[in-house]
Amino acid sequence: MPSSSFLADKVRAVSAKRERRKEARPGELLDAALDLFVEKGFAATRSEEVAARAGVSKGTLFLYFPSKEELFKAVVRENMSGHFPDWNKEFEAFEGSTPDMLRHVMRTWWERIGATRLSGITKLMMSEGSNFPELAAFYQAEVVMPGHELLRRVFRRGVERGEFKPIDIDMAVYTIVAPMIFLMLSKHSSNICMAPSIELDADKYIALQAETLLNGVCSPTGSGA
Amino acid sequence: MPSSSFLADKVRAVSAKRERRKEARPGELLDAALDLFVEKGFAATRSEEVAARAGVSKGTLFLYFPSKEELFKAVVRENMSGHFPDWNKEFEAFEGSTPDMLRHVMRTWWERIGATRLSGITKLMMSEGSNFPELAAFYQAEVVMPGHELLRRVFRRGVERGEFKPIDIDMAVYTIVAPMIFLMLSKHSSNICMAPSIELDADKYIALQAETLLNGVCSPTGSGA
Amino acid sequence: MPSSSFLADKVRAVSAKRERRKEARPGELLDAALDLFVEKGFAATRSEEVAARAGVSKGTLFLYFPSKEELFKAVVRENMSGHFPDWNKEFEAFEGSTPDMLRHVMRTWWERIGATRLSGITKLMMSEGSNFPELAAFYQAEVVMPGHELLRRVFRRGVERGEFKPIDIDMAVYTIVAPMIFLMLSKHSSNICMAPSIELDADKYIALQAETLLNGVCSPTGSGA
Amino acid sequence: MPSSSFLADKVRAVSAKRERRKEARPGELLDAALDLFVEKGFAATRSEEVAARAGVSKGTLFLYFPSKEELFKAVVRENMSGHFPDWNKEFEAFEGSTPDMLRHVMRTWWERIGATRLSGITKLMMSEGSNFPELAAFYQAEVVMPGHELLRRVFRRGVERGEFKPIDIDMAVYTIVAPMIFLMLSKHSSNICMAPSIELDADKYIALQAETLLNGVCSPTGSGA
DNA sequence: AATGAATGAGCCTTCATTCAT
DNA sequence: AATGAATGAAGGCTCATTCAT
Repeated sequence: MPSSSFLADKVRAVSAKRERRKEARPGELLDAALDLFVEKGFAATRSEEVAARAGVSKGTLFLYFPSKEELFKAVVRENMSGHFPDWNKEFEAFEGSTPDMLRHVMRTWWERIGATRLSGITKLMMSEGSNFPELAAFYQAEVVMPGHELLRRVFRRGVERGEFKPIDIDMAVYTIVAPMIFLMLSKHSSNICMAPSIELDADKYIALQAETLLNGVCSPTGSGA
Repeated sequence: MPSSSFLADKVRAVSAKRERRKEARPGELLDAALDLFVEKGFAATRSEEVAARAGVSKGTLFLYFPSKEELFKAVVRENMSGHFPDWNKEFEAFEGSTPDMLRHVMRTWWERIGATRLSGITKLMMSEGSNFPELAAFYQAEVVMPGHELLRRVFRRGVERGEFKPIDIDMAVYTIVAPMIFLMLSKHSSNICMAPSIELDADKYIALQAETLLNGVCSPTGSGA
Repeated sequence: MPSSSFLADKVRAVSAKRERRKEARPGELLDAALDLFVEKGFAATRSEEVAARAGVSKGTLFLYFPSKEELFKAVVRENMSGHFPDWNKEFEAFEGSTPDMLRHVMRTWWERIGATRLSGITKLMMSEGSNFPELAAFYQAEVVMPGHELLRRVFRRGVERGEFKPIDIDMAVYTIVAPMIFLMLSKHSSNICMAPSIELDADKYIALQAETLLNGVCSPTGSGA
Repeated sequence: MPSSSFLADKVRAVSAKRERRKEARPGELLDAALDLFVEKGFAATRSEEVAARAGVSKGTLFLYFPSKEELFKAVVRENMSGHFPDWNKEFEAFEGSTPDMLRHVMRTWWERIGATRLSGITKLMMSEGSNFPELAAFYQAEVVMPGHELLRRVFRRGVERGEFKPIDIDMAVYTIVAPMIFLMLSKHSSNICMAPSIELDADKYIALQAETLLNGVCSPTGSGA
């Protein structure tokens, strides 16, 4: 899970120590909601259960979030889309080679999203997105597009610095996204796609995918691999 | 979509002209159900809507299938699990090299399942399986296990004929299953995992995965790749 | 079960031997219906099951009886109310003493109704009568009132012949009816009112009730007991 | 009707004025449910109607009782089985002769159950028990068995104190239960078992049954009658 | 006369959301 | 701010009855 909480940060500024409980409410609700959305999906998660897991009453949930859909959006903002400004800055400041940057991006993605509960959100959107068009549009706009844009910037940097060949950038983005998504889905559906006993080694898989990709995009004189 | 209908075949034998309506019912219902399950998922598909799409009333659906869960199972049987006997025979009769057989299996899988509405069933099970344990168990027993067994037989053949190295067969099976599942999911969630404009070229992707796999499993003297 | 079938009698008059099957329909349906009404009650008996037990289709049932209520009425007519003319004649012809007649009435009631499936109809009416007012009214008019009238005639005979004291006849009728009903209910509800192992000896109980009653109503010079 | 309410008692302890509504709910619902179960039977009572009679909406009923069956069980517990501890104590403290105790038990039974709406529950179980096996088992365990045990204790006391002959106690219990059940059923079906104008005098009937029974079980030197 | 496919009103139960306290 | 009682629309399933063949 990402280290800081947006909503909580705002509230915390106004708070004193003894009131920690009250101000923690939204954060506790978001945390409980994330757990349950990941565990059961959007439709099958009951508002009351979210409230109960956060230790508050049903009414309180609706005090902070006007609907289940808004609760979901807040979960996504808190844990994913809200972090893009930071992530963008972080990668703008990257100083190494672009192949190294690409490796770093993929590892970071796995650490912050793939390996955490958040991978369940990706799975959820792929499964239930079509039943909740507004959520799908929100997720597309606030997560998918910024994420792809971040990746595009990496490839553009590589091309501009002469490290990458003049590739089709959208296609290249997809070549990263596809195996990452695949890895995240595997985590949440091992009973359907593989023998229960087998667990994929994500780090190796990612490293392999990265090198395969770099092999294809690096210019002959580049510092890839 | 598979070419012949099990239920319909049985009923058809008894039919006359004026009864075309009656005997077509189960097939029409299964067809409507498949459409809706794929479009909306299991929980979000309403019985009445299935009936309406098949042109009958709510009650009629329950005349043929005693519950929504049984309807789903019938859809799976009709379109997937019911075909394993044929598919098994088909592959037992395969006469080419095992690498070619593997390529053939993957292409066939894509043609008969992945590229059709049926890929939606796989997606459905991955997203809703945990909310409907009985369905999950049914799907696991009637689709996942026979499918894996079919693949295992291919690998065993390769090993026995000296075309493949003495590999970990379960792991090898998974190496096929994983990208196929990913491809199927992508079809149903293209807006989530990639830019809306980009469509994955399934055939190329499958071919690539096949060659990558063969590269790893073929014995040095084998005819792979 | 009473020996002859009214409906069947009418139909039989027109019938030939080889058509026995067709003409037996109504009787078979009534027989199946009686079984099921007794076993499950009126509301819980499904039309289809009646038809199935009679070996015909659902539609055929409604061909003979326009509704479930009419089917029930037909069952009652066939097995109970329809026999009152005969029973009345039978008792008008009785030649012994009135105390003997009373004993005979009670024994006969038990043999023909109480000891047979028909006691279940009495239980059914007591349980479900209030939910089906039309059936209750029908039963009241066609069974209860004629039955009470038959008993009243016995008491009137006793009084007129000087065998009985000038008693309150309605009250006397009730003194017979109560234990008979009680006995019939016991048969169908042994799990509720008594230990499953204990079974009441109906004949002794009836004899006892008869003598107790006669003890109270016989005039001092009467030939009771 | 029993004098105090179990559920209500517990809730009342926590209550304030404005909450009178809330705490009264379970009691109101149980009361409405008892009315309707007695009036229409279990199957024919619609959840919504229970709610409406209690002045709440359909959903509210399920807030307090998770299903119609549980509602019924709660009605039985509140009004019948929940009182056995008190009743047992009450009779353990009885100090008179055992024949008097038996007369008292029967009168009390009539006052607290037979003469109240609760006799309708007995009727309901006799008619619908076989259609709802779980309810039947519950009633058997929580009402029938404790009730019979109470009666058995009375007879054992009589035998131990030398007031009764060494009788078959199970048989004796049945000799009490049977006429009580009959009386209760009569109340709810007077149009079936007797002329509408005649109403059975329960007290006299009970007294008569008691003396008849005592006549049979009292030891020659006993203080019966 | 017989069939059995088809209907649709009716009932239990769930759950997101509201609102008086 | 917090509660949790209350609501009511929605959905799965049943079954008496109809009707085309």
